Amino acid sequence: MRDEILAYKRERILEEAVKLFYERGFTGTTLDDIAAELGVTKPFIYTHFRGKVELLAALCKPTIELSLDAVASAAVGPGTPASRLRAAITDFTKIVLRRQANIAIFFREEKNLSREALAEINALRKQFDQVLTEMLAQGIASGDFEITDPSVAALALGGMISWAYTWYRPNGRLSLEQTADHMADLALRMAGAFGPVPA
Amino acid sequence: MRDEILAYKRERILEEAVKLFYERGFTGTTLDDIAAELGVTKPFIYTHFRGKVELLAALCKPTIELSLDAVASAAVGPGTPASRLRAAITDFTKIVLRRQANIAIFFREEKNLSREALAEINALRKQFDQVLTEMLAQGIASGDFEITDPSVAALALGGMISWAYTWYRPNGRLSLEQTADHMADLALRMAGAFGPVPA
DNA sequence: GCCTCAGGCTACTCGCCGGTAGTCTTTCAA
DNA sequence: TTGAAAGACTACCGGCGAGTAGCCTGAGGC
Repeated sequence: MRDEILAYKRERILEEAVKLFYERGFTGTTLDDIAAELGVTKPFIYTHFRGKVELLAALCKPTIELSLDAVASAAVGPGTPASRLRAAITDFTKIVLRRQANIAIFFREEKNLSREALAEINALRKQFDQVLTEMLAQGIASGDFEITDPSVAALALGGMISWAYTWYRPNGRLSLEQTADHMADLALRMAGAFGPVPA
Repeated sequence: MRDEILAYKRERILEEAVKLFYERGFTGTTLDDIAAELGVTKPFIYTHFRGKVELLAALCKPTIELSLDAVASAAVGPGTPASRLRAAITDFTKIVLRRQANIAIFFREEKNLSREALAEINALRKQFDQVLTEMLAQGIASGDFEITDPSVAALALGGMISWAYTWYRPNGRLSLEQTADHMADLALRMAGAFGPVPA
């Protein structure tokens, strides 16, 4: 019970921090701002986090982990290379869109992370690219995909999706699911998953 | 002559600012740092720029303008929709890679721009997306492309390329030109420029 | 009723950095 | 040779915000 309340307080702090960092930027937000939004004072935050920079890491890392998990699960899932890629892309897109603010904060505020936290996260990102590259390579080997350079294609795919944090609007023309489907269609086409390209 | 020297000084300041903002972030760089790197002092910078924020805008805006110009020129150029798209993508990719630092700074430090500068730049970005969307729409109309939603495809394309600022390394495996060609190949495939997709 | 302690707050410090006022030097024209 | 102005520097200010020391309060056990 006590631990649950502690965890809840942590969550609320992070929630408000995400909102403000997203709107005003990391350096544009003071700990007093976050505290005020929560109806508490700054020292309250210090009982749950070591400092502002730790807050930032606590926002970023789980979201990157989630992204990696999504593609890693899809990679070992059932189905054809094409259906696995579709699953990976839709799942990843949904995470990017649901965690839009966290993703945006990470890419904007990378330079404000501690050396260690950044190293950890970059290791995850590297894995992410490797898993995606490997998925594409398998599809090439099985003849399902046609791609010249799977590493570059993985980076292009990753970028196409990640970038959605800059333009997606929760109440815009397309729903989250529609957007994810579109992305998967584009991704499969990019992978040449619809048969060989005519000369 | 006097004006040339003035312009040169401005350029040097911007050059050093780009380097430091890229490496350490906008708030992680002080004007004293920039001045020290140039072998001058802070007031020197103030004789050429109104302040730190103006420096930032002066770094970002021309690069975005260049990007817009590249696709806008390609859009009205000669050739088929496919060859025009290829030209647009390769030219845009080259700008992103050559101006990697400026692009990175813009996307990271958006929140530090003045309201006015940001509005101007965002107007350019909107135009960029419109031009790209229109190029795709023309290709659809002429039967050269096959795309469900040209707006989304334009955003996906723009993202795929822009993202390269996060991973491209000037002395990496692929040269700038090779990377641009890869991107164009992927883009054309995404646009369905190689004939209809089999059922 | 008193003691304890957890949890939060008040009230500070301190360093940093953007921006500026005013001075010094160098150059050039008359 | 001097006056003036451009151009850069020295030396400063002032605010801001991360982080902290120490106090206060209220709840629960005895």
